[in-house]
Amino acid sequence: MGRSGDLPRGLVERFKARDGRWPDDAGCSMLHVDMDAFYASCEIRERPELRDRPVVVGGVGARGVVSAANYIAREFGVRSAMPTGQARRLCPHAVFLPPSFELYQRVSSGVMAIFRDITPLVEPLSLDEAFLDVSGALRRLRTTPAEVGARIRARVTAEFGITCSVGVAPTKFVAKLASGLAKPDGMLVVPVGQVTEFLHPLPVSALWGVGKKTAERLFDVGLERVSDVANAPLPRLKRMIGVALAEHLHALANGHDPRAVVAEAAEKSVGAEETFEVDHYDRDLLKRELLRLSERTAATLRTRGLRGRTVSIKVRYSDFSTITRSRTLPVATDVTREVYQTACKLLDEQVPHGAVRLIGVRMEQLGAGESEQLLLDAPEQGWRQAEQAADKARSKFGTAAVRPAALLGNRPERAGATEPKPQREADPVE
DNA sequence: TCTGGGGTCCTTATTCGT
DNA sequence: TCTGACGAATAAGGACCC
Repeated sequence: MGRSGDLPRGLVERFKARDGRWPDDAGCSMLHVDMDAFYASCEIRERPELRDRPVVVGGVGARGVVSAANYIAREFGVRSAMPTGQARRLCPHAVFLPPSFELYQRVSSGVMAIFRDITPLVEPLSLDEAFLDVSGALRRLRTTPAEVGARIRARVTAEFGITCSVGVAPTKFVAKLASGLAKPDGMLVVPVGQVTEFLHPLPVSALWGVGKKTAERLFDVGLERVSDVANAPLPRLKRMIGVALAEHLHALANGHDPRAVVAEAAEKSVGAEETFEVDHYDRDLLKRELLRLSERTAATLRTRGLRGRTVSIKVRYSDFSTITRSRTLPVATDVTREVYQTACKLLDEQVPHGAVRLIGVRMEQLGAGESEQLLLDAPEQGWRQAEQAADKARSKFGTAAVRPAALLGNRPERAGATEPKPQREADPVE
């Protein structure tokens, strides 16, 4: 979602079906499938009475932002990433819902299963979109890419009652742009011979990797369209925006994108963060939040059979300035206690006092857990086993079933009020 | 208008071992 | 023993994506 709105609509007609016939799709084995207003569509599927109303999904608190809005809400100017308060002003009669990720996860798994029915070469990018390499499937099913796209769209709607859009093209980047331009509930086919024709009129912001900042820099030197970037001398581009980005954009702008579909990408980091309803100065309170976030992060590592070596914390102050501090451990871990203690040290030793609006914990340098260092981290084995038992209890009886003692009671930031300080900062996991 | 939460990747600086 | 060059690892920040 998001950036396709900037793109010239008139361009798309020639890549749609005309009189039931699609443009030439020979060699277009890359499909990008993108659910339309996914979170909102999932909510409406559960509550059909919302179908004709504007629906906005996102944080409903004072500092929430919009995650998804259905097309009725978009007519009022509501967009994703917009502060919820602003969305309320634009569309006061909309239904505002907090996200229910378990629901989206469930629908997403079902939709991805449809894709995998067609080809094993499926690369999910998020809950609501994926690339499919259908070159093998074409031979097996004796069909064409456009036909596969149409079949997927029909199945998703029939089985899940939501719509999706599909881009069919020779490369990932072009397929993704095409699905964006096909929205909502449409499909575009960009023939091999017409990639340049398709790309060049688009604004530079359409290029993958060009956000607000880079678009401004390109604009400042007169590069406004993809064709401008394609024709710009590469050395000049490198000086302006750096070697890697310049090479990447120059290639994309000229229709080159050799990236293959990667069905199983290893995760690089796992983390959790939280924005408070009101800013907090109190270090004890920040530490209790670090414990909660460490617990979430380590539990994620344990469920996925991973361990991380680098603990990183993030602190955002009231003026939105953000710092990160990290420490690499001698041995990778998935133990809450170790993550939490390292996070606290980083907070104590390296984070200046101030009004904090967000705090986060992340684990990096991930690797598979198990076996390798049973001897090295023997003292931690007991903690790990205890935490694994707690994980089990939680999955059986709910997240509230087992919590560190320090987390019992109200969540201060949810209450939005000052709460009594703990008598003393004892190590809360002990 | 006032900015979420989950991530990835890139750049730059610093440190450390050889 | 001192010094410099170099590469790898680490750390921090920023831009970007959905």
